[in-house]
Amino acid sequence: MTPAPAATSVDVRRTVLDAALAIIDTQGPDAVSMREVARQAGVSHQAPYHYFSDRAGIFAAISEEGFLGLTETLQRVYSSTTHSAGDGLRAYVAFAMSHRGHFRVMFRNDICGIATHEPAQHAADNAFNALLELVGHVVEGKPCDEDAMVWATTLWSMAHGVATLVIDGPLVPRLAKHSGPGDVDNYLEAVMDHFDTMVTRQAKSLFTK
Amino acid sequence: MTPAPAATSVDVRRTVLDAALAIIDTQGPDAVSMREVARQAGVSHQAPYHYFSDRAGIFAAISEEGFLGLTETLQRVYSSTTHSAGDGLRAYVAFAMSHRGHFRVMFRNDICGIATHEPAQHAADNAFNALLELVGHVVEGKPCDEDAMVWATTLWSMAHGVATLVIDGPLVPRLAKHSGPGDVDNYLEAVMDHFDTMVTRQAKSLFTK
DNA sequence: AGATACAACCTGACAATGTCAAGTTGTACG
DNA sequence: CGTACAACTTGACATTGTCAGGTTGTATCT
Repeated sequence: MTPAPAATSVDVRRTVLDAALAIIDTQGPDAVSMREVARQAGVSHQAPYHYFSDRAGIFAAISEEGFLGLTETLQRVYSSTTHSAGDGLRAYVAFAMSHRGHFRVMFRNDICGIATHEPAQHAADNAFNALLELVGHVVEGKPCDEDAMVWATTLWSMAHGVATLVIDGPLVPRLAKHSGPGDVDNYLEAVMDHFDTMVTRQAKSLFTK
Repeated sequence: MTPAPAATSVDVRRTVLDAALAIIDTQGPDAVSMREVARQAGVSHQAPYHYFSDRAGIFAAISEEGFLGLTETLQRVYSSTTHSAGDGLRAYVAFAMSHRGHFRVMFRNDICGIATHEPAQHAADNAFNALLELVGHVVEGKPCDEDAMVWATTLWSMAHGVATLVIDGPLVPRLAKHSGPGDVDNYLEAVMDHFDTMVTRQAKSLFTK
């Protein structure tokens, strides 16, 4: 009988990850240092190497977590009774904003070396498949595979564009300048509505064509 | 008479910038090191500090260059005799792909500290104004300021989404898996066409509403 | 012509970082 | 009781960003 196999072991891994995420949240991925996360986790500067091959390994693990969460988010959208393309967009952006630490890393191939980390790669593939599935639910008329890919890329680009501009780009500061700071949410909602209308119209026209 | 005021001085600055851009192109911004760019420029490890306040200063200068180029690109679109929203999208993405070094830095507030570097900030403002101008040319019906902002954000998000997914994201590898590697360009063109159709339709409906 | 000033560098030093190498401790099992 | 291995630790090294302090060369003022 294994008496709780070293409860600390998993904790250290989790703590390291959380420390990294906290730093990414506030200062961006570049500010993450192996030694700082170890320090915040209360372990020696080499302990993280037991769980992650190197710095990129931490980012890869975060990336994997992120894609798992994103997949779940997308699945929740098309599993709900009512859903539209706009719901997908909103869910994507909401995910990015509430998991900005993960989101900042997920699409940064340069730092997380996702190509060399199979679990992360697999999680990313699943997320994309969830997106394709969502497209099938949202776009009426059952587009062929080629069209589905184009649709998926289109929706993905829209959502990703808004998300990245909001998270790291100059969009929010600019909006705050043009209007009151509290209006940003309303404004984003207007943009999403705009997207929603466009996509819905386009999807319908394709169906009745 | 000033006998060509130290022709090397401007060269060092330019060489440092180019070295940084080359590294960003191939390895991403994180791989840029003050000492490495100095080495590639053939100067001491402190020489770059004469032209840039610090590492972020180099990125800020690159960001400024990028926004200047982007502004010019957008202006060229609405200055041409025929132009559509799709032309704007294509130009944006083409700019990102042909200046990926600049593009990778321009929207990374975390590393280039654009807020503290007025020239870069100003260049970014100009780029956004060029975008607003382009929206006015593309969207018929002269939308009011609020609508113009929503339109600008929409178009910007679309273009930015495609660009970032192509430059750093998993889009190109994924496409290469699904189809032949040479088809990527055609595929991107299909996505852009899709965007173009959607935007045009939406703009028309708004006009005749 | 000589002193002054300043731009455009360079050399040296420091703390902090990523990572390799080599311990150390505890628990598990034969 | 010994062996094995997971979960760490301590030590060392090259590399990094950046501060401090030279060292040139040219320009300008007196």
